[in-house]
Amino acid sequence: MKRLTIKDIANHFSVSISTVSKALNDSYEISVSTKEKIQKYAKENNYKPNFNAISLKNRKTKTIGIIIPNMLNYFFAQVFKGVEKVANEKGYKIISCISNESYDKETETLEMLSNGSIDGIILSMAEETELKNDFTHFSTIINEGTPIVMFDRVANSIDCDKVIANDFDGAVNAVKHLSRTGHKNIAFISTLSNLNIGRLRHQGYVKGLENENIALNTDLIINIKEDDYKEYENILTPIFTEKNIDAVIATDESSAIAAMKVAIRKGHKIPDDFSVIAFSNGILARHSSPKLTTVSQHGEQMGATAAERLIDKLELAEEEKQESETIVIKTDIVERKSTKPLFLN
Amino acid sequence: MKRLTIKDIANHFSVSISTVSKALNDSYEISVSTKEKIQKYAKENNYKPNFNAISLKNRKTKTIGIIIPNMLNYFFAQVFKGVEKVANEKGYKIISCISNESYDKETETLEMLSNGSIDGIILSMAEETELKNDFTHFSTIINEGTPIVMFDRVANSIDCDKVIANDFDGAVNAVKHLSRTGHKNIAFISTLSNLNIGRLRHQGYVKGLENENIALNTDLIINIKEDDYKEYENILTPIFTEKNIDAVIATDESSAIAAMKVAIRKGHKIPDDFSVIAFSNGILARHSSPKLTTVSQHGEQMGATAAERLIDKLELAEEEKQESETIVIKTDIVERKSTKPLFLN
DNA sequence: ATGAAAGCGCTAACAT
DNA sequence: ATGTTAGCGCTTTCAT
Repeated sequence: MKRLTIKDIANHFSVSISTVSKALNDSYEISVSTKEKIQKYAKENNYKPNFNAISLKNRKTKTIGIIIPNMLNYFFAQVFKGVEKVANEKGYKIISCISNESYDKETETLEMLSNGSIDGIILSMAEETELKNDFTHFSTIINEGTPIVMFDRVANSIDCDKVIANDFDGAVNAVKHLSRTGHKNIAFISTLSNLNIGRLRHQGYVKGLENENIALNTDLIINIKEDDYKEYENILTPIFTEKNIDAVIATDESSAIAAMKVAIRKGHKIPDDFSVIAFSNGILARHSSPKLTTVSQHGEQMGATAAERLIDKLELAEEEKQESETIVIKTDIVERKSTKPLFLN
Repeated sequence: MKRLTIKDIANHFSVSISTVSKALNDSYEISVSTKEKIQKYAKENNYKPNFNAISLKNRKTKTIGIIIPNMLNYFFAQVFKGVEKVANEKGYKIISCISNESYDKETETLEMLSNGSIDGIILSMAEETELKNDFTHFSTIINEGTPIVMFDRVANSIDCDKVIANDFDGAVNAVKHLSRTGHKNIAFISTLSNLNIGRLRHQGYVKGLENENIALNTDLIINIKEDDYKEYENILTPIFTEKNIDAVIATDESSAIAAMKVAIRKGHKIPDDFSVIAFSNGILARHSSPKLTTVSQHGEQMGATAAERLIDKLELAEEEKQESETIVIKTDIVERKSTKPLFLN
């Protein structure tokens, strides 16, 4: 059952292909009777306009590329879901690629996509790219006329739309919460110290302590490599013994859960004499015991926002191009069982 | 910076477009000197053959569609990763779509993809589709000449390649493990009773009991709706009180974790007098306390296998079409801390 | 109301 | 060694 083309239909009715094309597009030029019979025939025989032909003609593919560092990360999966939702609503397809945190893979992917496969790109850059601090592959694409919207891990020096979370404020608020519920010896556990978002959370932590008039004790800042996750407990155990710590802010769920386990093993009662807040997207947090209080990131909303922004830009007439914009999605503290309730006045 | 076409290059050197085309494809027909200058120029100016033009010409897009019921499910994310990996290696792009377990969305997606956007499709069907037992949308696509590879949730009545896990054996082995470590009152908690894979696990459970000469007690079969996950503990608590249960096999992680919490609350020691095994993909299992012993499903391998199979089929010459095949990926029991170690003789 | 023709970017069979 | 032409499936301008 070969797929039907406009030509086949034209042959079938012994009319020209342009008549068929117009009939299918409901042109006023075509008589009602021919329109009807052609449309009927097309429908019955499951005619679908060829995607590549139309894309070639229109110089538009109605598809957007998304590059994600790691699909097993729940946050990114949420973002993806948000992107998919609005893309779908607006009639766009998504070509999705995983960079695996690799600069080379990211570059190759960008290469591969920038041949007319897609109209625009949504991405969060690979860790390696952020470390390398080399963003020329991004500007190349943008200069070729393909808009990029970056989210979460964004390159400040690149002029494009961006969607980020207010990581800084999230950390400030976390400190405030812990302080106002009676904790003063608040440790900061970071698995993201080499990423900008990690730095922002760190700065928020420092600022938060300042706001609460708590002296900064750098001994309580614990940086761990992210891929060590099986080792988190071993790394934290001696530290929790040596230092006087009664609360933790962690940049991710895994290390927060490790911190809780170690604290419990040391005889602490959570949340009464030891509290934990983690930056998180929620899947582990909702299943840990006790359930984790989190600085929640609204990944789906970030994805939806990025997609809306990109599609707006794509569908805007050339003339009315707007400035690039950075949209900040706010974070919320979701109170669960690893912190004492906070009653703000 | 408009994108360069073959025509632009031809103009620049005042040669014909076919000369350029041949030069870029390194044809023997073209003199070395012209080939060199044209290739150099193309490279310097970042020429890339237009994707849609080539796809139109070749009637091949080198892209595959993947339809996944739910991207927030770790198992599906793993499958996706596996697909992405081999697709990427073989030079294929991926258009990914989420069905959200909806029959309508799945049908629309299939519609949208079957217009020449993709060469083949990998999918796991929506729960609604499985319940509805209506697979005509799949056969339509296949009849149009677009191959489908189904994974995990497959339609038996459809003639296409399939990749599944040996859910039945997984359950048999889980029962065996629990029985051989001293448990006789083994409950079966299912959140998937309306899916075929849920039925297979159930049957495996029954068979496993039979193998171990344990009488089947239907009181110990507990079916829960999947979307109730916040309620799992409440649902299980009275059951665990009324019935004499010393072990659990769960069809998913969340309910297994709930079961552990309830058991612990009832004063059971895990794994000594209460053991738990869950069908799972690993993310929660590795973070729960105690860590969950699982029947592990190798999602990435399933995805990779599905992609290999599809691409093989796509690249095979028409003549040598093979029969459809169902590939079974074996499951493994990964022992963690929710079961006693099993020393098989 | 219908059709012819050009063109989107590229390849390939067929001249020259 | 290089060029001409037709065609992939479709839209659109310009005849008729």
